[in-house]
Amino acid sequence: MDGYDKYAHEPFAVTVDLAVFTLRDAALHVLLVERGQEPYAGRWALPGGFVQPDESAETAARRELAEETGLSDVSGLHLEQLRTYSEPGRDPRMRVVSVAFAALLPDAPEAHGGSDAADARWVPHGTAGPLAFDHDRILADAHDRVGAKFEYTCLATAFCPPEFTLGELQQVYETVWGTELDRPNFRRKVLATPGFVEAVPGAARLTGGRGKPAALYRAGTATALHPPLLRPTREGRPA
Amino acid sequence: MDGYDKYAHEPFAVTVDLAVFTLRDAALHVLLVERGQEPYAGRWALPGGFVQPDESAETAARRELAEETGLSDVSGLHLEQLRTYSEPGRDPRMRVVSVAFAALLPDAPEAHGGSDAADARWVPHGTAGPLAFDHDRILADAHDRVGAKFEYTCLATAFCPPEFTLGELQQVYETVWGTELDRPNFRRKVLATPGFVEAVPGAARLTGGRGKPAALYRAGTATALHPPLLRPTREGRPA
DNA sequence: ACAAAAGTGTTCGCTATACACCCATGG
DNA sequence: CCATGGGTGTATAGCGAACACTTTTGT
Repeated sequence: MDGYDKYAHEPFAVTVDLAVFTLRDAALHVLLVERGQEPYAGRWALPGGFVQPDESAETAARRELAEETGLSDVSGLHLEQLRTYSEPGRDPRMRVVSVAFAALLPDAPEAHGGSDAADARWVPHGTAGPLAFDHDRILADAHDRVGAKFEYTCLATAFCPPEFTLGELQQVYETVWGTELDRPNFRRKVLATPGFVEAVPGAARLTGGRGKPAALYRAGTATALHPPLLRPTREGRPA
Repeated sequence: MDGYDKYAHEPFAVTVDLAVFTLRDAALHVLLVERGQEPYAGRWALPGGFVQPDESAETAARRELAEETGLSDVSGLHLEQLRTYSEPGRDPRMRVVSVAFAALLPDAPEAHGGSDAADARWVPHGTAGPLAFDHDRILADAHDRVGAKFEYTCLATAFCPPEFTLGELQQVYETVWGTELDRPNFRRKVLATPGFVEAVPGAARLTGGRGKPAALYRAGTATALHPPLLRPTREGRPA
């Protein structure tokens, strides 16, 4: 923790990378950008970029997302630090340490390229070919983390619009986990957790065009889930 | 992700900070170093230091720990990335981005100062006065994370010597969580989780000087706990 | 004989699961 | 009147908390 000479060492670049998820047509999508320059020109990658001298990684993440993908309304964006990837050689040009984030967006406006990115697009999760740098791994880590966090936090409401039905919330869980849930039991669990959701009095909305109109709910104030909402037990679950 | 000029921006320094925990006399201790230089000269801080150009943050963490605290045997050390602290102004000298780690050590050899550190010492958790920089917060975050991870991972065995009794493992949980657990139930839960611990055939050891000798166990191969070992429910647990 | 610590057995209440059933709406 | 999705009720199995009890050692 000494060394006042700022230029004594080979400089590090500090960047942010974002794995931004959203739901479109009941399928999980990821936001990717097409690289305009070498290395990996023409390949798809996670949006991200350099942290400026006066910002934190979190601030940089929000700024880069807006710049590169044209998403103007990032107010509803849930940002969560994932981990930092620091292996030498991650970037062939120079030493780059990247702080990765997982992010959730409720309704996804169309994205378009900007600044460094030739193009930006929502891609169904799993269909993306090999990404630039170590972004495949970052994306996989982010997906794992989001799935795990769904069990013991209220994170799922970050995928929902301001007012939503319990059926919609259940679909969020089912899509992210890739499993089916029992509707009556899901209902009870959610409503039994104080602060998870709060009812919008009197409001109701048709969902599938048919059927009984569903009551509307807002995200509650709670952030943790006690007891947790465990996904159906598949025995040999990986670490 | 462009910008080939390595010196175009004000350089960032990348450091690691470690919150290393151990158990001494059934109390949780943290490893701290006394700063020899300004800023915060004479104040206690978490061990850590600059990442070198050719190492990852994980490698740097192990190296700095050995250098600063004289702990030679860091083979049994469990390292876990916590998060990265990147707020501008964390360090009054320059822009420092720090990758923080939580670490667990089974039996703690005495520590002594080295390289940058005037002194290094194991301090009972909670008794440390205000630390340098934002290290109070990092330490608190690390403690929260370790406590939470105890619930759904086998992490607790990282606090134990190679062979240990179930009573010792239980004490680890009780110390870290600050609660008491029911011995018969704890036993059953641990033994019911495949791969958590494996019995050492025939081995037994006296623990408290008196009483029946306890059977010995080794850490198993499992890393995750299903079902989790939840700490006693205190209702309004913070996020 | 007693204290202390390990280990076993058993009861009881809760909750998660599974599934049957009723309600409201559009075609 | 039927299909579709929302919402309520209920029986049952399994698990976890609580606690009584046995075993083995040192003093």
